[in-house]
Amino acid sequence: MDVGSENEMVTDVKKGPWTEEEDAVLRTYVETHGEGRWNSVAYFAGLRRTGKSCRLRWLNYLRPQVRRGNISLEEQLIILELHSRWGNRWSKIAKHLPGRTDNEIKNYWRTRVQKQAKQLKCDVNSQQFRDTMRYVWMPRLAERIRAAESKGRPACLPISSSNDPTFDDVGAHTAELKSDRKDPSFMPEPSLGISSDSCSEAQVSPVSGLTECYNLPDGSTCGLGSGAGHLGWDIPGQEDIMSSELLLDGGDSWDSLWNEENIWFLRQQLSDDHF
DNA sequence: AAATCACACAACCGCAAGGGG
DNA sequence: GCCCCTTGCGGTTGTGTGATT
Repeated sequence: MDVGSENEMVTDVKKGPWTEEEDAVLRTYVETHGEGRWNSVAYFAGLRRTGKSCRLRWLNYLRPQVRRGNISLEEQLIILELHSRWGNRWSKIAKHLPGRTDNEIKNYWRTRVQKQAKQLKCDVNSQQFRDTMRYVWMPRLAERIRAAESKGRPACLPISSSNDPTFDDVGAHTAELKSDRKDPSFMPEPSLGISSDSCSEAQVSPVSGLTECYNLPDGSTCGLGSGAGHLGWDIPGQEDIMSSELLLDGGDSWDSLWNEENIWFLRQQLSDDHF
């Protein structure tokens, strides 16, 4: 039976948040008849929703495989890594994070990562910000994962999203980075060569030279070692990181590290042409 | 206690690709 | 080749909630 177009089927479309009743109806229908033909789902299930809306609700919320809750450290690292390669290819990135939806990853990027760029008053697509992410945040994240594992805690332990320490204490590290770059022996990786508007497939993995890697589902690797190590410089305060009980607690202390002073300091580094 | 603000997440919208008739 | 429909994607907006004033 041809159920016609979306507009024909749903004349009085309901929008906004889904109710529990609607969720139950959709869940029951999809579990019985399977996914696909979303306009038909909306029609036959008696939902005053568009097919699009039903599909989105199912994929992002009702699907049994959907993992909810905070993004783990490892997931954060994968997101940063894959975004550096592919840019805003959220669905592609989501395929490497089982149970996570493109919408969730997109939201994570916007609320966490872009927030940091905003605080630093630099463009999220700028080379400076990419370098900060690549040389500071990602190595720190990797260190925290290793620290968690060495403590016998699962690396996938989620942290409080509001207290995410990933972006903490960047100023001090950036200062070190800057000083090390003045070292004649400093040999950075070739520039990613990413223009502000290009997020193409051709992007190069920023951690391709890391000493320790783990395998991504596509067979490529993602660094878990110190990203700075292969460049001949160390992340200062590493011992503190390794020994800190704050590491994965998501405590308030982390928030205090990402304070105005650090932001101001990092801005100075970012505004420096040498960086 | 009320108002305001900031944040995280859910949902919508427009567009493009792909497939079938 | 064209049209229509469905699906998927990325950008954007809306909403709920907790924190702050």
